[in-house]
Amino acid sequence: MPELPEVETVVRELRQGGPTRGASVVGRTLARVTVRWPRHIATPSARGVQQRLPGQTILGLRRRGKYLIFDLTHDVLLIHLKMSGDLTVVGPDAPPDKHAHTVFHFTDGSALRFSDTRKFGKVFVVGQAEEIVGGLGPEPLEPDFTAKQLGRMLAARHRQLKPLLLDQTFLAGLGNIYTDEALHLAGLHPLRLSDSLSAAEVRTLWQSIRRALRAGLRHNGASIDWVYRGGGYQRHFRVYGRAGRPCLRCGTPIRRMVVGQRGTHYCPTCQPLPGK
DNA sequence: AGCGTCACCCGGACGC
DNA sequence: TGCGTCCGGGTGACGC
Repeated sequence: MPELPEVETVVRELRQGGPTRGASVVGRTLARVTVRWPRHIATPSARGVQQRLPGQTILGLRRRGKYLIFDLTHDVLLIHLKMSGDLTVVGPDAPPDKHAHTVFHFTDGSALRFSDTRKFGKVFVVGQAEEIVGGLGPEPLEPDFTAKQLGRMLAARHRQLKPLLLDQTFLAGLGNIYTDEALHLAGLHPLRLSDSLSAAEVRTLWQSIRRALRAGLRHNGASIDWVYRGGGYQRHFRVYGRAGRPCLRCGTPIRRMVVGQRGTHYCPTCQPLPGK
């Protein structure tokens, strides 16, 4: 369930090298691409990817929303991990991984594996990254994303906070977990309407979104950990997945409701809904 | 415009 | 133990 902090962690480790993902991929040149699950490739096609990528070098790596963006010599490779995807750099003699549905082989014998147990992830090869990420909302952690801007965005809509914050065209990078966490930090009910917030509430929400994301970054995204990465699954969550357990701030049992087909966790005391 | 619903997947949790 | 069933998660498509 990688959200912004988890994707950012993958980007950092693939760029600089890291303990769980191997050495940097920047500078490596693609030799061939193995596609075992053609539907992994969103565009142009498995064959298209296999024809276009060989010979191109990874010049750089960045993130936009939940997308990883590999800048290549001629094209741009984008990967969306969805919930269960992960990327690792392996050597020539690495043991096989039955969930590595797409593998990018480099000329030096190493490879970048896209493992994805649930097969929801997507690979895109396009000329310009904007073709895929052009419609995304602002980056919540960018310095130019201000409380004032968020206030204008919220006021321009008439929607419940939870589904609106999950909407990647509204704001890029928040998923189900950090949205619940941010709303709890802000003391705002998930069903509050976006144009009903006071200026003070907008500012608190802005702060809370950034605080929740930065907390995730500090833990290298380990606050979430991938579902299928063994071990810990350590939780630093205040509400997510804690239904029935006491709110860490006031002790009231955390509630779970479904909003737009999404499990939504909140404290009925700290996050009151006016008029109820 | 906004909302609801479905489809896509499969490991894990749960019930028997 | 094994078997069946359901759930969840991000997103896009579709209908109202």
